[in-house]
Amino acid sequence: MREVAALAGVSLKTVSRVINAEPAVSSELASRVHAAIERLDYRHNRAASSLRRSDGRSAAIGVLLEDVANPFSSTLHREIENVALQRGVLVFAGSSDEDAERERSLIAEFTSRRVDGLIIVPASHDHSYLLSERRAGTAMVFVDRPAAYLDADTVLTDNQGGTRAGIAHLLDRGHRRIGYLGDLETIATAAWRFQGYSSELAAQGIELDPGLVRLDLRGIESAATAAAELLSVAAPPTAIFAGQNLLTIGAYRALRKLDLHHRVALVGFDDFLLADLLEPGITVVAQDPAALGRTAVELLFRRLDGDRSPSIHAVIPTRLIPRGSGEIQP
Amino acid sequence: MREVAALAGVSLKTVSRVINAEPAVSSELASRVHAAIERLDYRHNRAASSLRRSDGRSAAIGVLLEDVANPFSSTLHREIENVALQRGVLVFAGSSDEDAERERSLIAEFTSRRVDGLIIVPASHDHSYLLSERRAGTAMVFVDRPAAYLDADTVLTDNQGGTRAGIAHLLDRGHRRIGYLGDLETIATAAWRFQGYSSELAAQGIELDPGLVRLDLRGIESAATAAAELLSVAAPPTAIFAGQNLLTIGAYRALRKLDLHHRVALVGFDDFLLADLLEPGITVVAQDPAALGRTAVELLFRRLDGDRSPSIHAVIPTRLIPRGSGEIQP
DNA sequence: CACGATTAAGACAACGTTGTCATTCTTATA
DNA sequence: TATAAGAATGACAACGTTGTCTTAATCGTG
Repeated sequence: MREVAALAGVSLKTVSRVINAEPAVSSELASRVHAAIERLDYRHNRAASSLRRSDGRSAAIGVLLEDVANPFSSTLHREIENVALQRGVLVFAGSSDEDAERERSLIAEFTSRRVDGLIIVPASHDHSYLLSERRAGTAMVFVDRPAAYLDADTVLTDNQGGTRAGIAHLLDRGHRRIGYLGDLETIATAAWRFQGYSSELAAQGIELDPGLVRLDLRGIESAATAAAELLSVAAPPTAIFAGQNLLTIGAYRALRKLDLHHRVALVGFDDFLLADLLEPGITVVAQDPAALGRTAVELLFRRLDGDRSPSIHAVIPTRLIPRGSGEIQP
Repeated sequence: MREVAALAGVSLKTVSRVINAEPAVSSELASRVHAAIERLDYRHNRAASSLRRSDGRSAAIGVLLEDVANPFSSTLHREIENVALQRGVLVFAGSSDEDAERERSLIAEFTSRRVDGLIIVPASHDHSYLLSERRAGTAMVFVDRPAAYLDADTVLTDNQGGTRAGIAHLLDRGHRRIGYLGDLETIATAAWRFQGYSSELAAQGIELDPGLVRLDLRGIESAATAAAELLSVAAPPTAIFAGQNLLTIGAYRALRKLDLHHRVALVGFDDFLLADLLEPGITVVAQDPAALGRTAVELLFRRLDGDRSPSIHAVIPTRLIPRGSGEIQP
């Protein structure tokens, strides 16, 4: 910048003014400065800039996802990027892998780089460590799961309502023995979904049979094994509800292997690519990760723009998409 | 930091030394400093640190992908994150959407934040604008597609070889009329794949019928339409090779709709989730995005560690995975 | 016991910017 | 024509760190 100023024959401050498009610069000097910038191919140093600036903004936000490579997370990520980029804000992304320790260390890395805001899909169950960060002015929004021991903006899927709708869909078609495959119980969304299952059964006066429930499953393989077990008992379920993406795929694999995919109904929570091309198409309770991301990032920027109102808790509805597998009769 | 120094009763510099774990600090002072850091919950400001540091490292890299939400990109992204995080390096991610303008502006944002390195899946066809950046010491690696007008490290998939293997697989099974669906010709990988198709046909003495080729397709819908057209002519192909993920899915949709999915063979370039669960399973020439990402990030860090050897051009092999659709006989 | 070598700590400037305030030059008005 | 008001520019300090150099304290050796 010093060199630019020298070449243009102006002061440092004038160059700064030109770069930040401040009004009080004559057009003649401005063009001379621009020419010098061109000539020297000078690049503005935002780190130094935000260090000196009064608001201290870095024009970067941190996004903590479960895993940047999974479709749910990456859809969220993309929506966030879209809005952020429009405002010239860059996005740091990181994967927690459902590990509380990793969550903390990644967020520490984000904050040590002075991100303006954080969008967090939490893996830990205590976010009080973020209190001081919030006090320091960092905006933060929690997505998909609630913040614990911290009052903050949240954007959640209607997990319980969605699951109830899915279970009701099966009950309407006459199923009375509905198996349930659930993710790690420590994950809040998994717990809520299971609550949806329990409460919808209760609401319709059906007793929950613990023998039809398998929880704490992770990934396709364990779900396939669990589903196969459920189906091999004396009084097997006539329908299965899978509480997550990969569990649905695992259940479908098991059904195919046992050649039951046209006999036993299957409804999954969370849509996935190609669910419509399987045989039969898989009925799902679809989340809307794009809407989650959009809502979260808009909330974040509203805070960054100065909104100081009490915490907002947004809930994004689900949508049941019948494709065949959920319409099989008992 | 000033407050920490005051509370611990030491100088600024000593705090700095403790934070950077420099050796020449007595353990007593160090623990006093640590206590003060705890008490004030002080956060180190890396922006200021890297501003002052002689190497000027920001411990952040920029990753430019086609779209953070697509599986190929996000797998790459994840591999990069894994290696980077181990070294305390954070990752900025951005999506070019195949738009050269967007590529440039994202990279400008990255560099204005003084990233130490760039991993780029290029969308533009002239990277000479990066020359000055490279001269300034930013490491860079190009992935999946070559750099243009710039001599730089590159990691590519063996597009032509992979396609030739896929075509040979079909020819071996007796197909002589093989349709081809290709992505935008401006994308280098798409061009190489089409070359693979042409050259393998030529090598086996089969004349290329332009009526069996549809290029410049984008996305599932246009591929489905193109495939349906190919199949509706007087002498339709007995097999289809789809030069990309979504084109394969589009082709499969079309085959299903015409109830030809057990009659016409299909081989796709690039694997996708659930390809094995479709009916029939889809035979693919699988890329290895994880290996691409790993190789790229390792190359990048080698450069950051000071390797000044000439540019390296790595090629990652493909693997043909037979699942049924590619083994249908004419 | 004196001396040089080693170790631990601090003072100060500098990294590349921008906020604040002072200065100069115009322009409009009485 | 004198003067106030406003516009354009610059000088300088400061943002939160770390590199360099200096000083003070400790140690081992002949």
